[in-house]
Amino acid sequence: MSSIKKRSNCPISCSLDIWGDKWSLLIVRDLIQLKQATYGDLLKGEEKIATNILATRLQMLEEQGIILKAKHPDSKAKVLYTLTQKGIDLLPLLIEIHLWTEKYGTIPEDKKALVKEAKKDREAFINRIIQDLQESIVN
Amino acid sequence: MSSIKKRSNCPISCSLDIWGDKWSLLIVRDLIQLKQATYGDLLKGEEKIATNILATRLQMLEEQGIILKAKHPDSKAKVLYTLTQKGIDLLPLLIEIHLWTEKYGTIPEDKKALVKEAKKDREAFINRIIQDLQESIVN
DNA sequence: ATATTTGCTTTCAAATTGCAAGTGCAAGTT
DNA sequence: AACTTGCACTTGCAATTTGAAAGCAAATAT
Repeated sequence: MSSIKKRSNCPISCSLDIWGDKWSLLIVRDLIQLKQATYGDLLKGEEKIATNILATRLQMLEEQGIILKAKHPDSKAKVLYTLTQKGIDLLPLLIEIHLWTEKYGTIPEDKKALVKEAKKDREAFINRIIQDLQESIVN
Repeated sequence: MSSIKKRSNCPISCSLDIWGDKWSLLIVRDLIQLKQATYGDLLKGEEKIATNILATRLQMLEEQGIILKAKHPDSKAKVLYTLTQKGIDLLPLLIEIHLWTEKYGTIPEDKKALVKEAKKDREAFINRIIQDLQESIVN
């Protein structure tokens, strides 16, 4: 339906065409933290995304193969959103964002430990979290 | 003037509040490549940014301490835009974007060598480019 | 059977974008 | 001195996107 139009072939530009907005990466962030979430879970995020925006973002992220819709094991009324490998692989990007913010902005107290760990051994940190997420994918 | 309103204290959210749009990171990309550019240079980018958007983005990026306006040595009519250290430090982010695109999208022929180099020794690659940019800062 | 929850869709005002057309200034040309 | 050119924006305006709220059908809970 709303397939994306590329402005150029530049990798940055193409990536921004996909998730270059104020919300998409926040959804990815939430799915990294929660591993899986319902529509309602994602609405509860602290940035208070509007329901229509969430709906269109979820559509486009699924279209782009970044997230996956699955049936909730407990209830037919619920939908579970999870990351694909393509979505999981956005983690290094999110970590770089944290490192940049740590240098030039402020990191909330409860995330300082994580950032410290990521700085200490970036590779190990990324691998650990990715491993963790991949396990929950294989359901 | 147009100071940014934070949606939350999350580092991702705060970062997106600053450069979470389709254009800001493209300007940073161009300044990394060109080291310094005039308004006209930036307009010539292949994505064809509109002049009003360029003007407001430059304002905001300067406001956020990511770029710097300097006088052109040749002409008083010209302005040179350069990155600050804060702007230069967005480079690792841009590299991660390239790596993600390499895995899931397509990299234009002329950039494949750079991506390969970045993959081979990320740290060295980043340091080399940053060093290079820092030299042009000290004017 | 009725009420509530869930995952959206619709509506609509407000903000942002994109395009075309200026504007003001400095340097060079005639 | 007037005239053109190039540069860095600014303005105006239509089109798109966003955000807040309300609506809705299907699935559960009571």
